[in-house]
Amino acid sequence: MNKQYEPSSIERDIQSAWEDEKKYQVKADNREKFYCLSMFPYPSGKLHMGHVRNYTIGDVISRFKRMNNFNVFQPMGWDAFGLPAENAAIANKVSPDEWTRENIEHMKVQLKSLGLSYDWSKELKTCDASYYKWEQLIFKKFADQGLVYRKKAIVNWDPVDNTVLANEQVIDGKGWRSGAQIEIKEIDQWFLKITDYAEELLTSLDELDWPENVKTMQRNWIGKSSGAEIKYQLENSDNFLTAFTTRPDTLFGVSFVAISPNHKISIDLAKNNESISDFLLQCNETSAAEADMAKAEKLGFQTDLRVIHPITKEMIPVWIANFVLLDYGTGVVMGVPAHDQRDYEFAKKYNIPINQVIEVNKNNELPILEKGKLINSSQFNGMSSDDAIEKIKEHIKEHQLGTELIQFRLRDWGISRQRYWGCPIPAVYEDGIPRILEESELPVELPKLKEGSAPIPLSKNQDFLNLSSNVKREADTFDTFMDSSWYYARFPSADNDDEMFGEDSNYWLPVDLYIGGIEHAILHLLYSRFFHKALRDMNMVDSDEPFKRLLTQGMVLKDGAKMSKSKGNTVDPQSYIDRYGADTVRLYMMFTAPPEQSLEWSESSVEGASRFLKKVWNLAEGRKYNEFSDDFEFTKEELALRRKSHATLKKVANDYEVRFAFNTAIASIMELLNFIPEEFKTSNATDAQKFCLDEAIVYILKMLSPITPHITEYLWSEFFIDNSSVDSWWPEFNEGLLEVQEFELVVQVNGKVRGKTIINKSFSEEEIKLEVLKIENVASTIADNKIKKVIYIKEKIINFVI
RNA sequence: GGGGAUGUGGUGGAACUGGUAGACACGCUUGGCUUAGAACCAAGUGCCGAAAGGUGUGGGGGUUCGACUCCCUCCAUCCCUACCA
Repeated sequence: MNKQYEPSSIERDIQSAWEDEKKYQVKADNREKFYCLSMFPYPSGKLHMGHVRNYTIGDVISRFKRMNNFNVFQPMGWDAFGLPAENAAIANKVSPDEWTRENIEHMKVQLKSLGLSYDWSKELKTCDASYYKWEQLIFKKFADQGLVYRKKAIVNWDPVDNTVLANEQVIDGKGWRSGAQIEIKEIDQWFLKITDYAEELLTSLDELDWPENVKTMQRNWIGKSSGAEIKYQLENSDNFLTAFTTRPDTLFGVSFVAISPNHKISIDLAKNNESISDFLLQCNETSAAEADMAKAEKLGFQTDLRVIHPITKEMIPVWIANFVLLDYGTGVVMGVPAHDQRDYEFAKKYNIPINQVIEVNKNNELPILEKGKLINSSQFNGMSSDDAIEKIKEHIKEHQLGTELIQFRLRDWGISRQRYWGCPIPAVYEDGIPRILEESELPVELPKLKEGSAPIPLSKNQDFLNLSSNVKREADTFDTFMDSSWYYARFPSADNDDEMFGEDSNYWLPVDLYIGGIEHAILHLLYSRFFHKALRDMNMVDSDEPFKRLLTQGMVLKDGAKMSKSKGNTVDPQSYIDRYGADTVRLYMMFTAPPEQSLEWSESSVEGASRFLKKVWNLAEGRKYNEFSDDFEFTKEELALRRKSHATLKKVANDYEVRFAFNTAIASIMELLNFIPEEFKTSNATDAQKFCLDEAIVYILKMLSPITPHITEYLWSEFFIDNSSVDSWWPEFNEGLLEVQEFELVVQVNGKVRGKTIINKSFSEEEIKLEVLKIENVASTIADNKIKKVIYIKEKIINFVI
């Protein structure tokens, strides 16, 4: 053994060499391009294990692609606006700007120490005006396309702090700082018409090379459903309440109609009725988050209003119910207790009649949610649900009682946030009338804060707000999802101040592989897809989808729980990088679980990764490549090693490229290393043995280099005298070497393994059968029993059924 | 409440298309080396059993010659739920 493996100095030297030669700065060329993007981080201050995992995955794939002669672009930047900066500012009296920029500097050093092959010349920060000025322009362009409008929307209101709270700032219905019972409040906000793209967002999912579960989540989120809008005339009035239903076949079972507490009618009724206004206040004592609303007790209040059933003309009571959402459809639902779980529970609680109108064969316990045969439905009796849906739709259309309708669950995107640390919404109010600013009036820069002062919302910043006596600026900032909805397109042009998307964006888009946490499966990815399609329709990008392929990684857990500061179970990656080196941390991250799965952090496994790299070091360090040609007469043992080397190469390439299964790739490289016979490593080894060992070492270094680029580069440069880089090419395996004359056959009796044997490939099925019946254990198990059936699966298994 | 996942030894995980369950590691046990330890090396290691053998992939049921894999059902955990990012 010559030298000791000392990762820190090796990694430092190699990283600075990369930096000096600008190795990962790329330009368009005539190779095939590969844009590999990992979700950019929120600069929280320190890198956490989730980042390390995410970015190592992206880097491994980028490096593998580069070795396979792709022109690879892998950028990195900062999702720099957001709530934590404001919280930190309040807690520590630092400006969000200062805090964020310091965090970025620190995290950048950490990322660099991991040896990630980023093109830092295209770094971007969403909090820079050079970035968000384009975002303001996109907003203006969206407005020109008719994709922007204003409407009221509900927010969490903290009546003590007099501020709007994010959902995560509401804990058990109370404001996290004030502890006050929060209220739902409606305020005017800007919206983007993502629903204009609902149909395309749904259908084009089919062509994406994305994980099926993510596509399913998006499909369900968009939630296309066909049904009917049915009009219920209010008693003694010309007005109607309109309710959407996917089950017009249950129309005869309607026994109440429920409206949202925020519905105009509810609010009007409350004006002259104290118990209704009390009830509405009660309904508003909940967080605006869907999960909280769904968990809240179902509350109802029966009004004096009644509506007329469109067919039976019976009078139906109108209730106000807290489970009816205003932003959802029409804010009115028709209650069919016999055939809807929630309506059933509501009717039971308030003694509302439950009228069964659907019958099924097996079970007639209410509520019956599935389709069946109609009963108690006058002329529609006896029809199947599916027929009745069509007939009832026809009937209501004919009698102008409603319309057939395709409805989406997807709602328009409210983008107004009542916060300081975000991109100012480029609008003004002239005598109270909103106007989106023209391109020539942009950008609207976020006003700087005095050092050491807590952030004040723009709504209280009079210098910023008041342009003249009758012209005020918009005080809200954009949802930070706006910032991350188009950054992937900006990256290639990040250093271009004259164009939003220059030629570089054209060349690199779309993203070939996007890697990030599964928690972004819906919102971020859907918003980005919407942006991309809207940009495409303005000829600003020329593809239909932003991310061709998607890899969603699972979370890093400790003690079975998500690492979080509040649980006190965080593990700081930096201390491990310092102690073991980046290569070990990267190797551990890739070895210990497949990317999609959540990963349980374990200290001792890091030791294992480190141990393996030491073995690789001890194998290759100090050795020089022998310039042999391969015209040896190989022994069986030598051939076996060669076969193992080539088989491993084949498997690893497939694991990297197709399966993203880095853990099994590493496992097979470990197997190869373990497979090398000891005598091949000694000085007495024959030339043929040296040749086989050299081949194995070349492959091991090559295969490991995407994961552990530093140690492999160092060993490679010692192994070869020719100054080439370990990552300059990917080897090709020899298919011919993989062919074997024999295979191992598993012999089963009644599905239980009773023996294994080596069979020559030239044997026929009949010969194999005779051969395996000679195996003692097989013969004794079958004994005198009659063989009823023989199942032979080629070169795998033979099963005797007795 | 709704949507999406996951569940395999003491631990992380493997088994890719219904065909040998537990690859590869960690840990542990025994032995070697060592004044001792660390490191390293060798052997062993799902469970029950002395062995033969039996049994085993969250629980229960089903399909099949054969099920971690497909179907039904139940349980547990995690992610998202439109203002955390």
